[in-house]
This record gives sequence, C-alpha cells and structure tokens, in this order.
Amino acid sequence: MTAETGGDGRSSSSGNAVEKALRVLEAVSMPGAPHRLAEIAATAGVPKPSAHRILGTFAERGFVHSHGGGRYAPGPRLRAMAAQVAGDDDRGVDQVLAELQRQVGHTVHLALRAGDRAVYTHKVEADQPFRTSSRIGMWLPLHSTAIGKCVLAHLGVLERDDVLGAAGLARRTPATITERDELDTELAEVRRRGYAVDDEENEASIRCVAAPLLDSSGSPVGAVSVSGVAFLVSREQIEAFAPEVRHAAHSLAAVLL
Amino acid sequence: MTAETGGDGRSSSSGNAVEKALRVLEAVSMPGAPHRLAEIAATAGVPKPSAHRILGTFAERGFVHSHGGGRYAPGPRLRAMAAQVAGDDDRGVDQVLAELQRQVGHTVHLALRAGDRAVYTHKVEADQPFRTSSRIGMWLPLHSTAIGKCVLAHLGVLERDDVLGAAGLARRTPATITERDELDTELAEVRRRGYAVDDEENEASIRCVAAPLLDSSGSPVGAVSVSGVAFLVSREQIEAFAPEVRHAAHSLAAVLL
DNA sequence: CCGAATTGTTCCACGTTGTGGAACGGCAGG
DNA sequence: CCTGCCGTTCCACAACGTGGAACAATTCGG
Repeated sequence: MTAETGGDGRSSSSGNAVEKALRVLEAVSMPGAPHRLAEIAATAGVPKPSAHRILGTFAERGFVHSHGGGRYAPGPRLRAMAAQVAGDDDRGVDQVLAELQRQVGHTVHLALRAGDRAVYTHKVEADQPFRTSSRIGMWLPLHSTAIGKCVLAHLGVLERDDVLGAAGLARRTPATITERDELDTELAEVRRRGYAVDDEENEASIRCVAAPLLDSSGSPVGAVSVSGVAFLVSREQIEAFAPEVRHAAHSLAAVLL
Repeated sequence: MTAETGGDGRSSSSGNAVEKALRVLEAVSMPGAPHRLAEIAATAGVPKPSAHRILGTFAERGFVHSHGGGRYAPGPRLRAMAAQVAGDDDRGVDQVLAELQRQVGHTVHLALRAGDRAVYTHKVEADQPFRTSSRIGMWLPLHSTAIGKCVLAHLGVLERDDVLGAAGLARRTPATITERDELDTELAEVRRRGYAVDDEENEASIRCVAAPLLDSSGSPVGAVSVSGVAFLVSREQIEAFAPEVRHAAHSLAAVLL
C-alpha cells in the first residue's frame, strides 16, 4: 500500500477515464429508460463532449442503445450482464432472506446503496397476499426509509452532508423527518442500536425495521429490512424483529463481501 | 501489435480505454463469482497490468469487490446497477412473454446474446409444475439451443466463425449437432423459416422453438423461446408454436430497441 | 410559420494519462 | 530446495482522451 491519503485528492472533479465511463454507465442505467445526453452528462458529472464520446463507445459494443438523436437506453449487452450479475449471487443471498422471512412472516428486502439512493436487489414476499408496491430495481430515498437510515447512519459526516445535500429531505408522508437536526439525532440512535425503524415515514401504512450491511472498513453497503402493514404490526412488534434482521444482515455481509 | 495467425483475430480493437474497461467488467460479471486476475485478463483480452489497473479503479468505486490477492467479484455498486437495469425493462417485456406463455402453455424464455453465448434475462414458467432447470443469468451455448441457433443464423459469416471457433461445438446430448457442415445447413434453414428448433440437442427430454430478435441493422440481439418436455410435446407440436413465437419476437424487438 | 433558445455534434491543439513489456517478490507444488 | 505461475510494481514513451468553443439540428413559443 503506497502512501494513499484517505481523502479525495485528485479524484474530486473527474480523474480517471474509466471512472467517467462508470458514472456514465450508471447514469444510463437509471430508471426512465431513454435518457437525453445532457441529462446523462449532468448526472454523471462529465463534460458533454466526453459523455458523447463515451456513449459512442458503449453503443458500438451494444452496452447502450442509441435511440437516434441523443437518446440513450441500456443495450442488450448491458442487460445480459445485469442478468448474469443478478442471477449469480442468488446462491446464499436468497437462502438467508427466505430464512428471515420464515422467522418474521413479513416481506423482506435487500437493498444496496447507489450514490444518494438505495436500490432493491432482492425481495421475499410475505405469506399474506398483501400488496407490496416494491419491485426489484426500484430505488428508495435514504432519509425516509429504514434501509436508507441504516446507510446514512454509517456514512462519514462529510459524505453524509454531500448525499443529503444532493437528495434533500423530501416529505413523503406526514411522519417523514424533514429537519436535519432531527434526522441527525435519529441517526445517532440508529448507530447506537444497530438497527433503524421507519414508522410510516416513507409510505403511509408501512412500517419497517432494517439493519445495515457494513464492509470490512465499516462503510455501509446496503441494508436488509422487514416491512409490515401498519394495522397488522405495531411499532413495538416491528422493532421486536430487530435481532433477527441484524442476524440476517451479518450473514449477508459474509456472503456478499 | 501482435500479428495473430488466423486463429483468434479479435485483436481488432483493443485501442479504447473504455472498451477495455467494459470487457473487464463483463469478465468479472461472469458466473463463478471470485475470478482470478489472470483469468479476467485472458477473458477480456487485456494485458495483465492493464487489467490490474482497471480493476483497481473498479474496486475504488465499489463496482467490484477485491477479495484480496487478485480475486475479484461483482461489487455492491454493480449489483445495484444490475438490479436497476433488470427491473426497469420489465415494462412491456414481461407482458409480451406472459401473453406468449398463455398462448402456448409452456415455459417461455428471453435470452440476450453476450459474445459467444446467450444469457437468460426473463422467464415465464409453464402452468404445469414441471422442473425447469433454467435460471435468470444462466448462460447457454449457441450451437445446441434454439435460441443460440437463431443468433448464429443471423450473424455475419466472419463473426460466426469467430464465435464458433472460440466456443466450439461441444456435444451436449446424443442429438447435438457437432459437425460444422451440418450446423451451417441447419442455420440456412433457420434463416429461411425465421425460427429455430432444438430437438433435445441441448438437454435430453427438452424441445424448444425460438425466434430471433433483430435490431435495425439486422444483427441478432437475442431470441425468445418456448420450451416443452419431450414426452408431452412432439417435434411437430413444438414447431407449431413458431408463428406465436415469431410474433412475440417482433413485439419484443419493438420494446427493447 | 418563423425566430430564439436549447441541445446534439464536430473540431482540434494540448499534455495528461494510460500503456504494456520486463523485472520483482510471493506462494504452492513437486 | 528448486521451479513454475501469478500478482504486483516500475517506467519511458507517446497515444489517447480532454474539454472549450464553434457549428448544426431540433425544439419551443409566440
């Protein structure tokens, strides 16, 4: 390990060509299929001509599909890669999630962090035939969800400011925490307890508990959650699942990292 | 530059840095999670030091996870991206596939081409509770499957030689076509009819029909297929689904491209 | 239907960045 | 102990990406 100072140093603005490519690829992959060039350039934080050139390369290889005049969508090659990645890790992950689902009887989610949001990657539905509006690939805000609060709580102060500054504290329900002070208090509590609760803060009638997945350096990678319908599960009942959720989180960290 | 002797002429373009990055990313995404550096470098067709540098960049951004000592696996960020891509296109795709499944009553697959193989990206199971050993993300050979033959049939001769040279014509069942001449005849037939049949050539007791998805330039992007258990569906019966499969393929081409 | 604002695309001189063969150290298997 | 193989580091060279600015196409508003 040569003397790498933990801070950003040069990488702050753009840096590596490969890095830009990754950010562009990520931007193209965002929901809302056909994206415009300017939009992608902005999202990726890359100058317009560079984005154009990179997207051209992607298009040549079939990673993105160019819808004519400056509109880009994920291409077949990227879709194939996505299917491979999504299908491969299912070895142990689904097992752990299914086990958790059996223990608690409610819908179980795994979400991974992607910048200033989290993305559902796995889901095990509850036995009860209750509507769950979530879907794999759907992304959720960090400030109003149990999963998101787990992530935020374990970010460095610097990065947290960055992320919250970019995403804002949008009100999602009457219970959503929209004050930064209040959120910070909550996050301290999350760190202390090792799990987070969402008491109808993101969606009315939905309560969740979540526990964070931390990598070897302590950075939050994502979180597991249990979601219950409010009139079936009290706040106390949901919170009582915390031990099981934390256990699952630890198992998943072992499998995923 | 390395003056390759006939065998593997793909050295066509290692020029672009982004291109190399893409190939490396693809190599990391392949099934069999922790890959070794040399393996990735070979698969991607990139010199070892370059692969190392690129993987380092990926690791910094969480796209791959470095298992220490030259072992790399898809990272959280890549998984999140994969979930987004896989989840987003479900708009119309699943509808079309479900419609096809209703018409034919058997298991329906969508696979996309990735280099010298195809990858299942979508699946709608048959009503009948029959084992189907396929899974999203699983990859299948091109020469012994209906889906693969659709792809091969619509490749340029040059690229077909390349692909078949790399992958070979491995025998999968007694019925597998392992002679290049015979395969070429079959592929001409596939082009003529607009669909391909797999009569227990890839897996014993499984018969399939497939129709290709062609992009605007006529290149094969993937294929849709219907798979039936051999002792329930005769070759004639499976082949009778061809019109429906072709129809679905056209609908999907419109949605995906 | 036309002009104005926005967006996609091309160009190009500049120097930063990636490049990859070769050499080094570490690890395993004979 | 020696012998491959593999991951990692090094470095001189120039190719490649870079991005501001100019240009073309398209959209929007009146």
